[in-house]
Amino acid sequence: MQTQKDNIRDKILEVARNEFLEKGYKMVSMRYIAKQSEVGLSNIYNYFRNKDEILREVLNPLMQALDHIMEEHNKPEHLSLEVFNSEQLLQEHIFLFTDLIENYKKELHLILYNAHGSCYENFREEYTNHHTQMGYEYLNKMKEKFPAVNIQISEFFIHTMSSAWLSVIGEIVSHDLPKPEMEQFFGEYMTFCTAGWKQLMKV
Amino acid sequence: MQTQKDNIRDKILEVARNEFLEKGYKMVSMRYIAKQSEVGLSNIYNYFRNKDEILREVLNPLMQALDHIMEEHNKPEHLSLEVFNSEQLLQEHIFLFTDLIENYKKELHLILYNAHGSCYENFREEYTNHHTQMGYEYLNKMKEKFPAVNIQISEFFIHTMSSAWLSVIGEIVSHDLPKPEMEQFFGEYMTFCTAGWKQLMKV
Amino acid sequence: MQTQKDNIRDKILEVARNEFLEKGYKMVSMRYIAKQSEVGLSNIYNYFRNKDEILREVLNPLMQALDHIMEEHNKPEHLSLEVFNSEQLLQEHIFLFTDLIENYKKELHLILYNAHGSCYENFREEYTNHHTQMGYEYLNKMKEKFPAVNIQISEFFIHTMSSAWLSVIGEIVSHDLPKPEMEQFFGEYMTFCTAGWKQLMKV
Amino acid sequence: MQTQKDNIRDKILEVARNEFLEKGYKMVSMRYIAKQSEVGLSNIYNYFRNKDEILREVLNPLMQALDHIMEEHNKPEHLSLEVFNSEQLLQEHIFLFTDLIENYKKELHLILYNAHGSCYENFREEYTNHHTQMGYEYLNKMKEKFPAVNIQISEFFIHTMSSAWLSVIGEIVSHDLPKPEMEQFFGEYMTFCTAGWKQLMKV
DNA sequence: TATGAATGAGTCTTCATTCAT
DNA sequence: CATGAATGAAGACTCATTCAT
Repeated sequence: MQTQKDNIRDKILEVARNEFLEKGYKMVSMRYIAKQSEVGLSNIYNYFRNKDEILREVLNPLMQALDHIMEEHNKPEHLSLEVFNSEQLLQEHIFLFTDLIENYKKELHLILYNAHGSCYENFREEYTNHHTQMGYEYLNKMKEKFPAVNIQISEFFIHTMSSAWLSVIGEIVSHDLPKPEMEQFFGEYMTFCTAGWKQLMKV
Repeated sequence: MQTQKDNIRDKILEVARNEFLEKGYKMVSMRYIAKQSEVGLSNIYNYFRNKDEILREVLNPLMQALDHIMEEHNKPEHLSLEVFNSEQLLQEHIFLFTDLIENYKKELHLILYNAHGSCYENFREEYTNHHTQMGYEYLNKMKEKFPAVNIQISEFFIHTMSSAWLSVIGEIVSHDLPKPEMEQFFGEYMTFCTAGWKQLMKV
Repeated sequence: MQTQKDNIRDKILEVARNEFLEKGYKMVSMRYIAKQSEVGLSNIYNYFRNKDEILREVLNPLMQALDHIMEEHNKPEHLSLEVFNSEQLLQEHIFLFTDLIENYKKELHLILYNAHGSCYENFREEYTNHHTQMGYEYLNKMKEKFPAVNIQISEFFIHTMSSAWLSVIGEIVSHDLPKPEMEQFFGEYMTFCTAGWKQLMKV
Repeated sequence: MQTQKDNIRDKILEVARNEFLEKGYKMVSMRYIAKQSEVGLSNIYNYFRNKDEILREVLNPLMQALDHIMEEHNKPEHLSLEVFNSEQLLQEHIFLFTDLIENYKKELHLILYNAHGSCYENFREEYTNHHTQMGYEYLNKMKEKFPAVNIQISEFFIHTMSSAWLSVIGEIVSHDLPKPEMEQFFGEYMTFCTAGWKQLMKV
């Protein structure tokens, strides 16, 4: 017998992941997950409290990776900017997310587009807020170090940039953009944004 | 007591609009709309063919406004660029959308965030594609007029900018941004994007 | 204005007849009849007590024609058989029904196949019973006149022949059999049945 | 208290069978079946995909029996007619159907009279066509073997005989005819039809 | 007469979750 | 651990009929 004890849990998760991704959280019923994973419907509840928990488990690796990125960004050494360069923030960001996208394409698509009805249905908004706050703090740090810099930028603009960034991620995973195109795109994106930020910050 | 025809129709529409906005198309049941608008459930079907039609009716003014914007953009005089200026496209765009947002805040929020399960569930994607195509054509027109311009820009980048633009709209209506803040923001946004495009197009 | 007062009633009836025929009594809603006949839904109830009454009205001519046939059959002169001939009963029957079919093709189809849910849903059964009784009486009359005739025929057989006769009618109207084919068929049918009856009655 | 699986399934089927028979497929609601079989409405859907499937299950044995009869008829040995006798076809037919009726009285009634709205609503027509085709082929085989035989018989006549045959079946099951009466009847029926066919085929 | 609005019970079906074994 | 059975509320939508004007 190939499938043993804990494999059941994994099978459920795998099926759920694929089905959630394809059809969206709301459109996949527990019945269907049970059938696809060849597990008794009610048995699922021995492994997961409820449907939502399955999604949480499915998205757990992604969430941890996102937390990891956050931590990286908040490390003090990243804040000591020896040379002022708005490019740096972007560069880092992009670098961190390139891997993320590579590893969690499916999960990202799921959480960005198909989590309606779950506990992650507001993920986009929440993450954008988080991201905005980080950007805001970064700007302030910058101002401290380089007082000449203009940071008379509305919080909403930063918020919007954060939101747009999620859109970018979303589009990449949506279109399953191959790595070369992705890198070309990120080049363009960086050129675009760096010029934009420099202009805004009047550097 | 028989209420005048249009009162009830409007009441249903208003209730639906608010409820759809708040909870999303899928999560609002006909039963609930009926209860909320104090109309017999089956009576709703004397006014609307089905749930989807209510949404369509709610979003009809917005859709027409969007069509109007499209037409404006496709008018030939908009394509004859006397002075090369990537700012122009943006300026126009923003100008057209400022009104749109002012008039259709709720509807925009509804179609962008809460139309899952309805005939508009792919609106974001469809509109983005439309927008992308328009941007692409614009670039080619530019190249014809000003051969020095660089248009070696991936289609995906344009697509992403279109998507990001919808995110911007979404954030504005989401946060119910007051007009002054909106105008400040658009100033920043234009500064940012203009610098970005100029850099990319190597002008 | 072409359509006046009583034409409304007729229009409703015409629409109902066609729709009932095409889709069956149950599948045609009052709403639809109203829409098709360009009459307000509730106005229909000024002309007809209910849906069933519309059907009754539609089928009224047919029912009267059937009654007429009955009467013809019960006239005493038809019972005085100068020459014994089982062909005679059939001949008459067929003759009477040929016209009926010609005039009430649609109505016959309706009452035989599409009256489910109406007051005529048991028409087939009821008419068969009637027909059976007539056949039975005829046989007895025969026996009185020609004691040599065998009438040791189960009532059920007569019943079945009556039922089969309705099937025949049903098939003819179902297939909209043109008159020449109909006459050929009736020829075959008579040959077949006459031989059958003669054999059974041991004449 | 948990009843054994099959008990409930069977109970639902039995209730459905009886109710369908009595009131017709369309007029029996799932709610009613649930109430009658003392099963939660939604629980029914743990046993059957939908209403139609219940009917299919109910009629499954009958359908298989009918298929079986078809196969019997198509066996080559049945086509080699050693002695010409139109009686043979009938005899066989009747023999096969006697059992069928005995075993599937209720189901036959259901499919013939009360399947409106289900996947079997055209059964009568479909079976008649099938039957007609079989009859037609039989006649041709006859002609090959016995060229003297007249087969200038309209297809419609055969069709009608097939239809009438279903009527006969219908009447038998409708009246719940006891076996002795049934056998007497079939005797009469055979006498009648044999004489008829012989006359028609000019033998 | 004519109408649009209203009614209320009805249709089949789906869902996530829990129960009893 | 595992299961099939059970639950109860909810989903959109339809219907013949009646009401008020």
